[in-house]
Amino acid sequence: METRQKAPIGRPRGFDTDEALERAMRVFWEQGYEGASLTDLTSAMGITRTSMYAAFGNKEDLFRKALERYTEGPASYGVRATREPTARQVATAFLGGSVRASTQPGCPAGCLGVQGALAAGDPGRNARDALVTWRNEGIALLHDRFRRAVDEGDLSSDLDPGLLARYLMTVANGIAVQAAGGATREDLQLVADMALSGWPSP
Amino acid sequence: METRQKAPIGRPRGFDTDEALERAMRVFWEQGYEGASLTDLTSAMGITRTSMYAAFGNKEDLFRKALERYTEGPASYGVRATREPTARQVATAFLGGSVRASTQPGCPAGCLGVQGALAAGDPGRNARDALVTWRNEGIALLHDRFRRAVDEGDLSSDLDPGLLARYLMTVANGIAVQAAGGATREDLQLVADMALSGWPSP
DNA sequence: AAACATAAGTATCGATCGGTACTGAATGAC
DNA sequence: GTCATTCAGTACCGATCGATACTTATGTTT
Repeated sequence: METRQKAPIGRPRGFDTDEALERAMRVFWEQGYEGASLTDLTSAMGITRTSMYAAFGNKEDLFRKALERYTEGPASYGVRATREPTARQVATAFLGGSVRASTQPGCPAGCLGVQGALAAGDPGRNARDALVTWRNEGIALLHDRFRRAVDEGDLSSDLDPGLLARYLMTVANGIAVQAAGGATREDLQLVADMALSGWPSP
Repeated sequence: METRQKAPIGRPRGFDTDEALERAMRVFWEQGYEGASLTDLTSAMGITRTSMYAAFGNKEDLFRKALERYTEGPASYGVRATREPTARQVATAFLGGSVRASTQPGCPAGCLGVQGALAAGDPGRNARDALVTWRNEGIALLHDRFRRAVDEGDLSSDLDPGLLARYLMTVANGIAVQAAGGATREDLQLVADMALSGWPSP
């Protein structure tokens, strides 16, 4: 049985979905889920409401897809950090990546995973919960990595890998809040360095 | 000339403004500025829209007054911490207070000064800016205190009091984000302890 | 008592919210 | 060509947004 690969029937889409999603992501990043209206979103995406609903579902689905794109784009420093050879290098890369992503020129200040929907009314509850899950997944990723570090003898077995993971995420979240308030990359890198000065030595 | 002290002319107010403001503060704290509708607010306050506008101005004014009340209430640990005798004790009290305030049973999780309006659309810009200012004032308070600690020889003059202040605020902000996501008081106190382990000794 | 001042309640304002029929345009299958 | 299928645009939906006239109620002052 051959599966037809290309040339779907019907009128072809007149815009680039990736490009549109990228722009939607930035609007959510800058204004938050509740602060971003469909008018804001679609005008930034360069498409009509109808096209948005056809291509992405609804506002909530669009937000989820924007968050996925954010994870694989601006927030990709997270998984990348876990590939560093030692726990200390993981921590350093994670906080450094967080500082850079939160203060990237040309992008909104802060972190979509924090300011996208930290507190919300009823209509934004699902978006808020999605971000809670997102942040917890980040902690889980670091937790797994530090458990491995303990197994490998890279971290003392006295240490709690879960605490180390939560500590890093907490500092990264704080960095995002400060960045959203206008703190500079230099300021925040110094903060990150200081946060790492408490890291357990070898 | 005698100034009449009591019994203002006209029909007396039928509700307690402090009580109403307290309830409004909690709604903003839980749902954020944009997520809190006037219906949410006034029904929690137990008054009508008209009474709210007469007593507080408008939604933005109400938010500012709720923030003031928050500063003097749940967030009063801030100024209290600066009265501790040593810089280390200030830092310990500040982070400990932040953990307790962000995980206070019977209150919304997190911090109004963070989740009240971290990112917003046009209508919430002023609220967002008010919180940026609020957080910066917190940093300034700590900054002044640590400058004094340097003067008093309590902190080495090699250290940057501004950095120490921003570091503490950053960690406190991260704690607030984590609390908003459901992290427990115990978890966050351990995080705070770890953040303090990097504090410059004597 | 009458006159006056303020609060509370009702009913609503125009604007905007997220979401959707409905209509015409553009393509592939036949 | 003709038909089927999908996309794009207009115009609009009911609901809700923050905010306000306007009326009624409840006090003090005289």
